[in-house]
Amino acid sequence: MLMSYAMYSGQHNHGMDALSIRYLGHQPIAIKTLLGSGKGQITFDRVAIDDAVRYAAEDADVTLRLWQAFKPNLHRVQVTTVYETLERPLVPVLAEMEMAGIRVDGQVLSRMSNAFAQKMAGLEAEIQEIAGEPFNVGSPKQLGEILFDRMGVEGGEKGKTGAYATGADVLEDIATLEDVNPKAARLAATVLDWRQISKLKSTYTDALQQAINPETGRVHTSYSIAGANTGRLASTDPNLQNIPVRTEEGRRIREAFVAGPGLRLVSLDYSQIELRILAHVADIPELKQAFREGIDIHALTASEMFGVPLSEMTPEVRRRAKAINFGVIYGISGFGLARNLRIPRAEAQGFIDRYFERFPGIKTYMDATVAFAREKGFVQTLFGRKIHTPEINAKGPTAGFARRAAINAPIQGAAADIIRRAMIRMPEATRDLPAKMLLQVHDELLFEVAEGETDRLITAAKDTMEGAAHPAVALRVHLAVEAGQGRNWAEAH
DNA sequence: TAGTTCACG
DNA sequence: ACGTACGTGAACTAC
Repeated sequence: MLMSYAMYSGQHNHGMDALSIRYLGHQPIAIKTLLGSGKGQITFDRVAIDDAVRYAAEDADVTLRLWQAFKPNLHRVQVTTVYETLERPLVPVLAEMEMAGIRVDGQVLSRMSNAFAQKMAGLEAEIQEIAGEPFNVGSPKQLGEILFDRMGVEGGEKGKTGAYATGADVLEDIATLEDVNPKAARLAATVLDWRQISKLKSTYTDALQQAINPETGRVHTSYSIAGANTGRLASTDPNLQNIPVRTEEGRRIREAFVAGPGLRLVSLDYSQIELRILAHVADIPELKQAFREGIDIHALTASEMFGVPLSEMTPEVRRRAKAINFGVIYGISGFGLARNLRIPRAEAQGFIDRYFERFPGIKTYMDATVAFAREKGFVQTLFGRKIHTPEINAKGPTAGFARRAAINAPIQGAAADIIRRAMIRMPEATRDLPAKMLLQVHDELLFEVAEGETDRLITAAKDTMEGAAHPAVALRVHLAVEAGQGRNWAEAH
């Protein structure tokens, strides 16, 4: 059995300790007393066996006693079915995935780290040259002072700490000022390049090398089954749910995630699952029809909103509609859409108004969801998962956050429920296949399978994913799953 | 340890 | 008038 980093460092049961104190009136043995802390800290495999036994036995005992304490509550708040169908059976599935791990080629990562280091050194020299003085490029505070105080860029906004904001959106704006402030524009553009490489190196190519288990040659993440409020999983130590994919340079990191000898990686991901869920729960005829007919959903939205025939759709109009579709899922606001599309707020609000005019059922659904949350203090997914909304009746800016979260939760949560159902059925659905499920990335499952069995795996896993809502929920929209395969994750995607 | 930034869906 | 896209985790700086 593999020992996770969380176990080594004793970070896995702080939540349980608090529950034990609160509900059982019992302070469990603190892991710190066994491992020590600071320089002399040891790992769990070095703990004296008697101490380890006492600790582990108490851990199991507290778990049982907490279960006994909580079981009546499950029934009282009507989440027994959710617990028994979406939570408990997922635990062994996640355990298998964590133990399986995924093979990562450390040499590939090492070569990339070296290349990144060279590139960063060059960019750093360029940055110091433009700035006219040496400074820590990784310090947003120092960068802000140089751009806004020394180089005279206007419109700097300071955050809570009094430092100028220098996030990517700010730097991108400055980078367009070639005519007004060419030096600052070049500096901002170069820092953006440096930041991207720096991120890839520190968070991925460097950190992942450290995460390779020397015994397995594989990286073993930990999944939190209760990590996210909406029912999504969370992945930690390392997080394998945020491996780069959006940029070409970032995507190459996925080339280091490889299949074992004689094996292939297969990736299956739900296509537009959240918009499909929205089409179902809000019961929008046009959206349901578009999914039924396999029409490009963003193009359809654009066509409906802007009156452009599908045959005359342009990429720019489609891009706007896509941002609106995403915005709707997130509990759209004029401000947020304006910022995302970089258009005036009034214009963004106009888009939203037109969207709701064209799809009145969406507005009705959103209002009903918020009203439900206000009255009950929670919202629910199609599968009965409850997401609590304690701030929904708050005043001030908090109200806006709570409102948007309440709108998003049933949609994001239902998608999470569906992929959980697929994962729970997957061992049975693939029992005759030499395949292992390795990773879940919210709407994607990644498998490792014997060469020559990829087609059979894709058929079985795809069917399982596409049928995962049934029979609990009769979705009025079909679910579509796209599949890919390759020697590494970049190829498989 | 808080704040900032940025990687993903 | 205010301040906002939803959900996460990790690295880094600066206090």
